[in-house]
Amino acid sequence: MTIHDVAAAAGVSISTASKALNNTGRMGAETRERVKRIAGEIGFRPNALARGLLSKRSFTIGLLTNDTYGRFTLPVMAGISEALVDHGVSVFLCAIEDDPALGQVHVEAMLDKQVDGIIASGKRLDRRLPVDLSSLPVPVVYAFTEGTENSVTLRSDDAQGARLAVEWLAQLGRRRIAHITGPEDFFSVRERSSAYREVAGDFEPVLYGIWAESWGHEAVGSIWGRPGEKPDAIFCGNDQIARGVVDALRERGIRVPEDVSVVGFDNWEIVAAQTRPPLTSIDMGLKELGREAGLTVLALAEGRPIEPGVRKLPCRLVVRQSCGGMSPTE
Amino acid sequence: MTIHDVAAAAGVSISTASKALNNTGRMGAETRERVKRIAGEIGFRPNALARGLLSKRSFTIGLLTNDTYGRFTLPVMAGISEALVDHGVSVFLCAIEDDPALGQVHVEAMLDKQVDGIIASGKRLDRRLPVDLSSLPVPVVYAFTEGTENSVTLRSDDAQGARLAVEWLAQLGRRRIAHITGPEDFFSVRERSSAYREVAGDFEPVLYGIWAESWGHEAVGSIWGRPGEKPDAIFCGNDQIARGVVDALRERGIRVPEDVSVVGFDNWEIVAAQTRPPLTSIDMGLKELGREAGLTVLALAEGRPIEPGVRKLPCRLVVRQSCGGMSPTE
DNA sequence: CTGAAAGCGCTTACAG
DNA sequence: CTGAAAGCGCTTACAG
Repeated sequence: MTIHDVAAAAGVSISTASKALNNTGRMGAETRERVKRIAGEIGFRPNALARGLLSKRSFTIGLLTNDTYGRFTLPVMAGISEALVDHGVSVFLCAIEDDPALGQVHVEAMLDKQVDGIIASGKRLDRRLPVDLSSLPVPVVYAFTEGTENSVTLRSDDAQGARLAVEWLAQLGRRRIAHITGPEDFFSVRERSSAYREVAGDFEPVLYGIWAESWGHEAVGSIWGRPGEKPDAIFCGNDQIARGVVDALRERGIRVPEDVSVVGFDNWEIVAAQTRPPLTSIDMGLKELGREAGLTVLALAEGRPIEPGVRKLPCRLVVRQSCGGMSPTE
Repeated sequence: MTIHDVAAAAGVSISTASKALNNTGRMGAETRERVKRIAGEIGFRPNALARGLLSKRSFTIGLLTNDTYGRFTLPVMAGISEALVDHGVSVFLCAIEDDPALGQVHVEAMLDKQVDGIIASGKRLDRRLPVDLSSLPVPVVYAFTEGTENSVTLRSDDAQGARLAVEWLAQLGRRRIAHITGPEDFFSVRERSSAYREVAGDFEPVLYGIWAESWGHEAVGSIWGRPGEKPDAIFCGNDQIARGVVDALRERGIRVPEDVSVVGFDNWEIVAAQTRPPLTSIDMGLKELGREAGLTVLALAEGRPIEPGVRKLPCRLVVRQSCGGMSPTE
C-alpha cells in the first residue's frame, strides 16, 4: 500500500494525493475528502523512511544511558516516551553500561538512522557518560548526568528537595534532626547535606557512608551507642538507608514515627512502600524530568531556540507514615 | 556527506562508489581500496533511511511492553539490545501500560517506521498485551507474555526452576519444606507449586497469598502460630515474600539458615542482596530470554525459518546465604 | 572493469 | 484547481 495505490484508487495523480493527505496545496474540498476517505479505506500509512529522506526529520530520537539497573533511567524514559509519542516521535534505547566502545557503536547507529536528537541520561549528576557527545550533528540534551560546556542539562534540585524534607520534620515539631547519607564524593550528597545544615543547624555531624540498608543500620547503632541526647528525626540520603534506619530503630524498640521521624530520598516505591512503616520520601520528579528532556530535544530538533545551561527541576515531598503528619496537599 | 561526495572525491561514479563500499560488483582492487579510504577520511556514513527504503529492511525493531515498573522488562531489554547491537539493529522502546489506545498508537508508529519486527514483552506469562499483534505485516515474538495461536513465544521454565530450588533444599538435608507463594490465579504460581509438590511431597499445604513482604511475614506467623512440627525450609514464590519470611523468622529468634533454609524466586538483586542474610534465589534468566528473543525476530525478519510454539528457557539457582551450602558450580 | 539509468516512497516547487 | 518532473540518498540490474 503506497501513495501510488491511493492515487490510482482515487483517480488522481500522486502529487494530488500527497497534497490531499497533507492538507497542503489547493484543490477541490471534495477531491481532498475523497482521497482521504480512500486512503483510510485501503489502510494507507505513509512510509516514514521515505518521508524522512525528504524532510530531514526522522521523528526518532535516541536515549543513551549507562543506568542498566534502571532505577533512575526508567522513570526518565517513561517521561520522555510519554511526552514524545503524541508528537509521533519514537525513542531508540541505547544501554551502554560504562563501555566507551559500546557507547560509540550506539551513537553511530543512531546517527546512521538519522535521529533528530539525543538525550543522554545517567545515574549520577556529577558523572559524564563514557562517550563524547559535544560535536554531533544533532542536538543533545543531558538529563540526570553531567553535560558539556554550553549544553542543555536538566537535573533535580537536590538542595530544594533536602530543604523540603527537613522543613517538613521541623514543622512536625522535630528539633533534633540527624542526617545519615551516602558517600561524600557524590555531588547530590553534598547538595543535600549543605541544605540540611542550613535548615537544621548542626545538632549532629552528618554521617556519610554508603547507599545501603546496612549503613543505615550501622549508623543508628553508632548514634544510639554513644552517650548524649538522641535525635527525634532522621533525614536519610536515600530510601535504602532509610529502610535500614527504620529496621534498626524497630529492633531497638524505638517507635517510628512516635519517637523518631524518618524521611527518605528517591521515593523508590519498592523500598519506600515495603518498609514498616512505609517511608515518607522525597521524589525527584524524574518522570517530569524525562518529559521536559523530551520536549526540549524536540524543540531543538525543530530549530526553536533553547537557552543553554543547567535547569533544575523541583522535588516533591511524598507523605507516607514514617514521619507522622499528613500530606500538606491533602 | 553523501555518497556523491565520496564519488566526487574519489573520481568515480556513485554506482562504483556504492559497489566499492559494499564489496559488491567487480572493479580494480585498487579502485575499491581508494574509495574506501576516501570514504573513511571524509567521514562518510550511509544514510540508513535511504538504504532502508531500497532494501525493505530498516535495521530497527520495536519492543512493546506493559511492564512500566521495569522489573521484568529491564533485563529482557538489556538482552535484546545486547544481542542486536552487533547486527546493527536498534530498538524502539514502547511502554504502553495497560492502555489499548496507547498500544495501538505505538504499533502504528512502529509500522510507519518500517520496523523489521516486534517483540512483545510483559510482566506475566498468562496475560496478553492489550493490543492485537496477530496479523501484522512484520514478524512478532512474544517474550514473557502470552502469545497468540501459532506464534513464537519465549518463557522461563518455572517448573524446572521450582524443582531446582526444592532439590537444592533436599540436597542440603531439608525434609520439611513449606511453600509460601503468590496468588493462585497466576500461571507461574501454579507451575511452581505443582513442581514443588512433586518433589517435596505434601508436608504442608501450599500457602497462597500476595506478592508482598507483608504476606511472607504473615504466613510465617500462621505456620509458627499453630501447633505441630515446623518446617526446616521454606521455598518462596518470589524474593519479596522471601524477604518477609526471613525478617519474620529473625524476629522470632529462628536462625536462617541454621534452623530454617529459605529460597526465593526472581533473583531480584535489590531485594535478594539486601536481605539479612542475602537470599539464595532462582534466576529466570530474563537477559538470556531477551537475547534469544532478539535473535529470533532477527531470524524471522531475514526470512529464516523458525519453529512456532512455546520455547521454555531454563532457570538457574543463585546461591547466597539464606540456605547454607555452597554453589554447586563453585 | 565502469557508469548511466531506473527506482525505493514520498514531497514540493513549477507549469499549465 | 491539477499533474509532470525533479529530487531526498542510496542500490542494482543493465549496457557498454
